[in-house]
Amino acid sequence: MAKKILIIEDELALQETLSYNLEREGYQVTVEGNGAKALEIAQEMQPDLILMDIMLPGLDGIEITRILRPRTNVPIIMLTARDDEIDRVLGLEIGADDYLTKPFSMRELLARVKAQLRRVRLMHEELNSPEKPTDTLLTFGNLRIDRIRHEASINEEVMLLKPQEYALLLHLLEHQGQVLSRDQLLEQVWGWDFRGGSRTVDVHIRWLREKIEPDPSNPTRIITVRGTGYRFEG
Amino acid sequence: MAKKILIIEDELALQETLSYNLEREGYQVTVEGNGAKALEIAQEMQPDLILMDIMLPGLDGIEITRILRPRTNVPIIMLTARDDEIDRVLGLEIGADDYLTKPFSMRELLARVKAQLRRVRLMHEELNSPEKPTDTLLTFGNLRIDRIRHEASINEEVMLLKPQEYALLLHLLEHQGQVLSRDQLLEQVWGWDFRGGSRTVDVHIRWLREKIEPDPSNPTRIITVRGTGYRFEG
DNA sequence: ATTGTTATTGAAATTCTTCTCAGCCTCAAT
DNA sequence: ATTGAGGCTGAGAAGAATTTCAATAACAAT
Repeated sequence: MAKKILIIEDELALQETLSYNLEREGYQVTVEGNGAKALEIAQEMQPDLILMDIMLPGLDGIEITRILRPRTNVPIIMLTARDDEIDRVLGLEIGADDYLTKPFSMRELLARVKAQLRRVRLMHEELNSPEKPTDTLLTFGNLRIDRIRHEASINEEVMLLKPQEYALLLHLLEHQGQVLSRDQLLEQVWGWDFRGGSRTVDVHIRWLREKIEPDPSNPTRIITVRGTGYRFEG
Repeated sequence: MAKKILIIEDELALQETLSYNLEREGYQVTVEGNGAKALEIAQEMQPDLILMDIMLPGLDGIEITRILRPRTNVPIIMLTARDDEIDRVLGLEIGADDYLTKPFSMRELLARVKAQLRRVRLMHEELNSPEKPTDTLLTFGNLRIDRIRHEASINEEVMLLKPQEYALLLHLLEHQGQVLSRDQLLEQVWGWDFRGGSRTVDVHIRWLREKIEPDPSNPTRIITVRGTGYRFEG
């Protein structure tokens, strides 16, 4: 499920850059420029992470954090315009989890966001399930896919898959037994913003069949479900 | 068991920030603002790490370190208000293990704390288990890297690696078989605060290939995984 | 300050991937 | 057997990602 991020930032240009880049990474983004309103929204939407400018109209970032922190421990990343603002932030004990001084690179921002979300996830896992067998290896018959190596093999023989083929095969394997429509596949493998036609799926299916089916024209693993889509048989 | 950390800091606001964040990470924290008292406490509680401001009432951080160091080798991280204080610290050659200049981010501080604790743990392990060849020596085929000597060799022939090349190769070896994205590499090898673009990775990969691949243009060890990143094959 | 080394960047060249199209094929309903 | 909808196929154009190169910047040592 997509993580929700609340951006509290009044500068329009930055709003756009941030939301554009975060959405591109698959986050569900909400933006608010006014401090007081943002506080309301934060309480209501229960974001997984907050990205907040310190300087804000209405209610500044420090105030917001102070109010929010006792009620939730959502990670908060502060954006500051100048180094000396950090002094102020650090000096006052507010519970922000990380800081970025403008200008910062998107890469850096995304890395920090990811790090915070990971931190929370790890804490959760520690609390809830001490052990979690990493399903890095998916095996179906003589077919195997290794997510860490990013590699698929058939009879221990590695297949040379193109990136999109790999993505598609992985998705099929993960949803083994389910019929998936072309539209579903386009959305889930290609991405919501893919603008192409659905014949594209056919073509990629065919390429996969050529690689994993003994007789690609009479498929036994990637089954066509007429009028509906495709299904992978384990 | 939770690691014990002693914070020696007189500024109230910073006391709170530090203890809040360290406790949240699971450390057991003690705070003291007065230098003389802190010295007593330090001897008594046997902390696993000391975080200390240089400027202190009673007895300053430098004095405390001087007194403490001969009796224990607990890691000491110094907090300094200005860069030029660091000069002074370094000039005096007192036995602190790391330094942070205010303002610093909590993230950075936590990272340094963890690093120091890890360092101590590793030293212990080294002392207690005399042989642990795999840790210091990584070998993959005719390629070998010696962490202690900070040196890589191919067919027993020492390679001349630039610092960043060494760091990258080491990281690849340590994660042999895993696909690592450019962003991961930037974050893990260059550091989370690197602001450059990811072309940098490509170029360093190429340099490495020139040094460890028989035919750098047809790599067999540092494999490109298109659309994803690179993978080192052992 | 000067010099030499190493790191980063941008851009062009290259290589590899994906998409599209148009015709053909198959299926299943008449 | 016919027909129309949906599915398959092959090839090439368009598009991306990676490699390579060269220039410049940052850094360290003298």
